[in-house]
Amino acid sequence: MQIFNTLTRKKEEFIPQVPGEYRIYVCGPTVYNFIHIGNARPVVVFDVLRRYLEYLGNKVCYVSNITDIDDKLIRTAAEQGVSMQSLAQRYENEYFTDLDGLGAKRATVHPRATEHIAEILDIIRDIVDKGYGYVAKNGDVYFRAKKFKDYGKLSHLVLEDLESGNRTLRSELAEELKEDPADFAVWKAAKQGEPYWDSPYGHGRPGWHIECSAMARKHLGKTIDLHCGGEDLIFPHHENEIAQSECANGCEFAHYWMHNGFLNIDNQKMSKSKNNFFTVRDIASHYGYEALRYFLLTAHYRSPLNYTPDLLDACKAALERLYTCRDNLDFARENAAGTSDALLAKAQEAEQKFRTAMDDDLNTVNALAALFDFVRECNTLAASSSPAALVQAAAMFDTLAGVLGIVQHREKSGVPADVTELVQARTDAKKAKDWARADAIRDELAQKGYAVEDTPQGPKLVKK
RNA sequence: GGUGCUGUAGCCAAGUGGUAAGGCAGAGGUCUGCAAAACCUCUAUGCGCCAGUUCAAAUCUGGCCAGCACCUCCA
Repeated sequence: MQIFNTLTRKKEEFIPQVPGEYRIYVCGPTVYNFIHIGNARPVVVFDVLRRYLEYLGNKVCYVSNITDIDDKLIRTAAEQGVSMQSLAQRYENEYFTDLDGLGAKRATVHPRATEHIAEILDIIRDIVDKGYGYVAKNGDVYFRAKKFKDYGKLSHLVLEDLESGNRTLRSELAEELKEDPADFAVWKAAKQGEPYWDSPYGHGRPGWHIECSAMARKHLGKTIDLHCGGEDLIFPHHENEIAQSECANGCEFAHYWMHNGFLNIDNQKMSKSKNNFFTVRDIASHYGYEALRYFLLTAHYRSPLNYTPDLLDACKAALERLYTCRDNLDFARENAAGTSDALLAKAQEAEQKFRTAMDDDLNTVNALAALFDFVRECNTLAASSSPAALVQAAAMFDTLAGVLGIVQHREKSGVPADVTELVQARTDAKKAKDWARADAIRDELAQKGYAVEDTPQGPKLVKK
């Protein structure tokens, strides 16, 4: 498949170092609050990428970190009067609840920064030993950005331009601690009341960027295949990761970089100050997790995506069409006696179109179009199809929907005996043309949560 | 100031040179005791605006208009 590589700004064939094995690192959340729907975008998009690679028969080692030591965590914990550890643990749990709800597979490893202090100090030592890092007089350790000649290769920014064009860089960061304004912290000396660890530089804690460099190296090796995250992380976070890792390891950090576009509200970036902030939990309680997941797949992952409540309603309706189709396939297999195998060819066509779409830089929009084309064919041909064709069509449906991680919540529970009896009673009433009684039974079934639809093959129950 | 992105039907959104996918909403029809679901038909002579290149442009070039993002810890 081809993916758009931020490094080269071109679509490239996605080739792993070891054939059939992909090593992927995705920047995860800082666990100081519930995640918002913008955070959900990389979670879902890169989960789909992983599922697709696995569908193609590859092994994927997928690492997504948990940032559980950070300025925001320290500040929020202080405000709430709880320990940073308990705050982080709480919101890590909430994060996994949302992750599961969104249907994102658990990563191969979800490493926590605080459990990798030794690895972080190892990589800092490598950086300092090679002359790329230095200890400031207060015990901070900084990285010499300008010493790394490739600095800016990912964001395509030039340090000199940054400095001349950006006033804040000069005024606010002209601290005497740094040799140069462009330098960034890899280790921060402990301040009063903050969590800290022992280090060769005194008590302190890791900087933000260094944890990803350290955890990627530990769990995926010195050179990884793909590094992913939101587009806002390109600079400075990912640029700094590259600088740290490539200087410490002496080899390329990641061959490919993928970045998802923003999810906006009213065409504006979400932010707490603008009061246009939605958590995943909020949206899920109104529309369900699956509608949110579907929504995130309705635009190409690199495009901005604008959230409005109406769109989630439309997504629920679209999902409903998919569920109905899938039920139709089962119903036809159980009740119809067709002989046609025409659906088999349609299933092949659908898979072909689906793969063409996904191969082209994860075009989930066209992949969905392929699925909906297949839905129409299934609905049209179900009643005349052979049981074998219906089984295979259902399997193809499940495979394609499974790659996208949707239509995963079909009710498998059996129908209670009293409901079956009511359906039979209604059929009898209809035979006797007792429409009033038939409608009364239909109302009764509705109260029990079942809709009954009459088809040429007999009554069909739909659980609501 | 630097670096990028976006503008396609009522709404969302694919489509990077060959004559506008798909979903939602809407209209008509078929089926049905009535419904529901499904299916069929319809809904952009036009893709922000103006020029240009070409046999051919939503797609390439130039200009303009509008909106958005990043530029030191925000996915």
